[in-house]
Amino acid sequence: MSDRKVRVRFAPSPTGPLHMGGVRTALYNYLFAKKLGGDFILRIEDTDQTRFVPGAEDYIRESLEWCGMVPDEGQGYGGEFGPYKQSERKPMYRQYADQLVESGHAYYAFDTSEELTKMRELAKKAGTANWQYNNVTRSHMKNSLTLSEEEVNKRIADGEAYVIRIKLPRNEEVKFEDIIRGWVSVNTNNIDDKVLFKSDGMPTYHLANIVDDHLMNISHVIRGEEWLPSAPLHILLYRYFGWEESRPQFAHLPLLLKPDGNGKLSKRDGDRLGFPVFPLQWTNPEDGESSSGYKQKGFFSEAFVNMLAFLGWNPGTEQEIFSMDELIESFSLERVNKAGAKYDHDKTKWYNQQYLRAKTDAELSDLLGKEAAAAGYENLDASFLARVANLMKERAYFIKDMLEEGDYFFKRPEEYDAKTLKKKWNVDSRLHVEKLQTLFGATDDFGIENLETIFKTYLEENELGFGKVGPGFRLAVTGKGMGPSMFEICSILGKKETLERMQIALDKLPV
RNA sequence: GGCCCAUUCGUCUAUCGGUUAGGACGCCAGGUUUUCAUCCUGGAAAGAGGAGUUCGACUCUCCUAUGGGCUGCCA
Repeated sequence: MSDRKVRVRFAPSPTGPLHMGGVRTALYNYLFAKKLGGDFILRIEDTDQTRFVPGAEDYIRESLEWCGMVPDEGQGYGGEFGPYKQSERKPMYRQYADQLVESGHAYYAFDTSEELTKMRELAKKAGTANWQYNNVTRSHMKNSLTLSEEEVNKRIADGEAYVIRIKLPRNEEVKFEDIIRGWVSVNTNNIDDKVLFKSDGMPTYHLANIVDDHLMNISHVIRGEEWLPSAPLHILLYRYFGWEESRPQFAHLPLLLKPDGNGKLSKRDGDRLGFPVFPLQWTNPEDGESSSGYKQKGFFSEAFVNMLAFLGWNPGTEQEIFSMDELIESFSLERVNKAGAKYDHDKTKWYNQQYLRAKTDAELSDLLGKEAAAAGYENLDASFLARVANLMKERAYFIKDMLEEGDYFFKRPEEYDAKTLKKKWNVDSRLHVEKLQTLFGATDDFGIENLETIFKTYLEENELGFGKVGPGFRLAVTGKGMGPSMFEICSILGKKETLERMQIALDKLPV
């Protein structure tokens, strides 16, 4: 067991866009595999044909790739254990269900969904909270345990619909050791006879999962906590198939919770609180409704991944910024927390800010250029972009902040900040702008230091405070009441542009 | 209702029997800054409750409370 090759799988079902909780599950699988030199496999679990959503499968791959988690094998990536999509593996499952029937661990059941629903409703009315198809009730139902062999064969021959259910033993403790949670124990009396094989010829999750994990030689199953209650059932299946020797180890991850209140993070919470719950933007093919994604919101995938990694795991040191390689190096399932973690969007933004600052001016220049081009400002000079980025990066969380807060680098002011205009623009400030226009016009050195010297000399000679001249000057050139150093701004804009803007302001802003 | 899992500052978390219970986000205050942001300094802020075990429990055990998950021919 210990020297077995590590092979983990991420097995989402393509019922919609992968949400961030799913991405985190994938991430922990990926980190674990890479840390141990193992394989990370993508398997598509589409056994429920009624919930298929077009585009979801591609979305899953695109999301994983955006995050830098490229599967070693799996659906869309090839590999020796294919196919990696359960609907394409359909012919393989029946024999395993039959094997269980033959060994007495499963049976045919002819009760229809409608009958079962009715049964549950009746039980509810009678005051029983929950009716289950289990080792007690099955003796009153229509199945191969209650019907004669003849009857069963006849029904099957007549084409009557049936399912195959697992036959759970009575009053048996099923125990297993979860890597994250330790020993977990459940009595079989509390589990129902789950359907393994559906009447539509497809296996349920429970069967397909165990069969595929076995056939694909999966060494560790790392999945969400919502699977913990059915883990004992899975343990039993491995036992009944005689696969206990090669049974994968389980690790059940804590859930991602909504920021306020309690409960699992859902799409609605994102809409309500204003943050994405999906890595990439997604448009529902049914109604055309679209949901925002971290990528489109301007998050760096490294920041997104770093944040997700820390939601439920930490390295035990005080370092918080980790590249994917560093995460791989430090990761261990033993340090994954047991309790659910609430998502904190402020922290996510903080991570993005950290990654933004860590980028070089050249990288920033490139990124800003693309963002600017998308906004209609094309073919900008790289050194100009680099200077803007360098100046704006300390006050930005996203690349687009530079573009929005520093819009004056890309276009002349179209309007002037009303508050500053009202409070700071008067006969005096107008005069100062005129004077500065003359003084700046007289120099050809538009370096930051020279501009500052000229400005300060003007202040000194006229015994003026910065506050008397600065705001009006800023307003004239940028249209704003706040921002970074005016000398740097003017230096970047250049002499001609700066002077023209001052003139425009003087023309447009009478007192 | 039943079963399972969980419980340290508002949030993410460190602590693996002995600590002034540490860090980060956010928040507050002060400083730097012409302004805003950044940055720097400081501050408020936590072991759900109750029993044990122990010389000593946040840490181990049990009970209670609270929260979550599951309870489908969904995954």
